Amino acid sequence: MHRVPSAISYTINKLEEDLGVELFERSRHKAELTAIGHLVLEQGRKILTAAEELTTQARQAADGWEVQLRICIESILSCDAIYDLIEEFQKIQPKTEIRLSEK
Amino acid sequence: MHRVPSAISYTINKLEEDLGVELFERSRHKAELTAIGHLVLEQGRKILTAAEELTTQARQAADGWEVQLRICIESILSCDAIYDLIEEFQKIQPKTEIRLSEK
DNA sequence: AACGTTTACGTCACGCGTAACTATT
DNA sequence: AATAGTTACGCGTGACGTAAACGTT
Repeated sequence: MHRVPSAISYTINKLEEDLGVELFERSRHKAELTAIGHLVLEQGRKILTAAEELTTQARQAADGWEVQLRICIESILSCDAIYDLIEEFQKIQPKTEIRLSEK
Repeated sequence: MHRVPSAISYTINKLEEDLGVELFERSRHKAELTAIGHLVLEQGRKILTAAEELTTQARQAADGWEVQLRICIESILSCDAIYDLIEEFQKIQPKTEIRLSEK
């Protein structure tokens, strides 16, 4: 997955052209991200992460497991049993996200 | 942007293969989305929307406008002037999202 | 027969790497 | 001289459309 400089240059130029937006400040020697460049980078990373999470979620679900497990308990009292259960569950299915909320 | 059936078939197959997940139930004549297929479709749409929003945000920002404008006002009293201002602002820059919060 | 989908195949564009070049420190 | 970036160029592959085949209703 290592990309050679010219490939990066090409990709950046194309992206800038497609967007019609300057992503890098090239007045100096070392090119630096513009303000918009930072915006695109940050948000772009979030989008990529979301995409990656989606693929892992899809694959997990294909294995027959739910993606999330939302547990809502009424009382704060005697949660110990539940914590134990969660612990046990995580051992056999560590990939499933558990969201625990009280009240 | 219209894609021919075979192109769609190709794309779907590749996606399923890359994910290692069945997205369509093909036992019947008309192919139908599996449960995971629905998940991928819904989440995928969200991701695409986010990507599109990012490009419009980038282009807007390039035009010299902030993407969001967050206004926080102290008192609930006499907000009318602000509402008028917002109304005026929206006329000249309808693309900028305004988030108004009180207290 | 009509519809929905897949398979086979040829084509073209796009993204990449190699290599050479330019400019800044 | 070394570093950072771009430009020129050729190549491979991957996504597409055309066309044909297949299976279901």
